[in-house]
Amino acid sequence: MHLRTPLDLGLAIRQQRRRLGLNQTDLAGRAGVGRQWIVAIEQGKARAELGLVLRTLAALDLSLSMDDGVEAAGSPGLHLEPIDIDAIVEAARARRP
Amino acid sequence: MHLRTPLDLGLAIRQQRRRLGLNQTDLAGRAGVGRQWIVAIEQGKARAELGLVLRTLAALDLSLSMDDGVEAAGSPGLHLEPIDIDAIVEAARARRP
DNA sequence: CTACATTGTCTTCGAACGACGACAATCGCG
DNA sequence: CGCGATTGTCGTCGTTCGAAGACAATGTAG
Repeated sequence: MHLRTPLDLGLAIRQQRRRLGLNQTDLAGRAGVGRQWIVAIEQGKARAELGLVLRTLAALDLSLSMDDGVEAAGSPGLHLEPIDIDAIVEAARARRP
Repeated sequence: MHLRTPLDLGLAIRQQRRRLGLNQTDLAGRAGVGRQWIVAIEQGKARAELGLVLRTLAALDLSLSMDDGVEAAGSPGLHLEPIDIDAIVEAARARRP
């Protein structure tokens, strides 16, 4: 998932939080921040403190990586990973009752 | 490049800045921040403002992406995200000659 | 080595932070 | 639908922010 804006980040945080079945208070406890901070960051708060952002990501088992924009723009096909359709179909079947 | 701490980020910013042949004043101008802010972020300032961080990365043609840490740990496949099978199959068909 | 360029550090000041408590609004389940 | 759970918003307060200017310390090229 590509991050361009604070709102991108906030939405990603919310998505992962819900995926993990946590509420905002749970996550706040894990990250060592106040609940209102979680509310604010999920809404795209641009002036949030970087260190707290990184801590919150760690609390959600998310990791950030950085890519040189030139590389990403320069190789249209070589960065696609082979797709294992069978494994994906199997996983999807396992998810459906 | 994996980012865990504000210092990781700051060192990455400095590295890219030097790679692009910019000094701190140049980068500050591009990112719309003061030079001292660049000094501080490069040294790993944890309380820096997220929005300014993202702007600085954009000024350096760097992009951030986020990965689910569980996937990154190399689990075999049962942690795949909820998936739109039809979209994946379509994309795979488009890839096959 | 010297001179210039670059980076690092300090001060000031109005704005905003994050934590905490509390109430309002919305959501989701039975 | 009702009700409890969750999210959103507001106010307060001590702390820190970032911009701007300026000087110190370090780096680099000739």
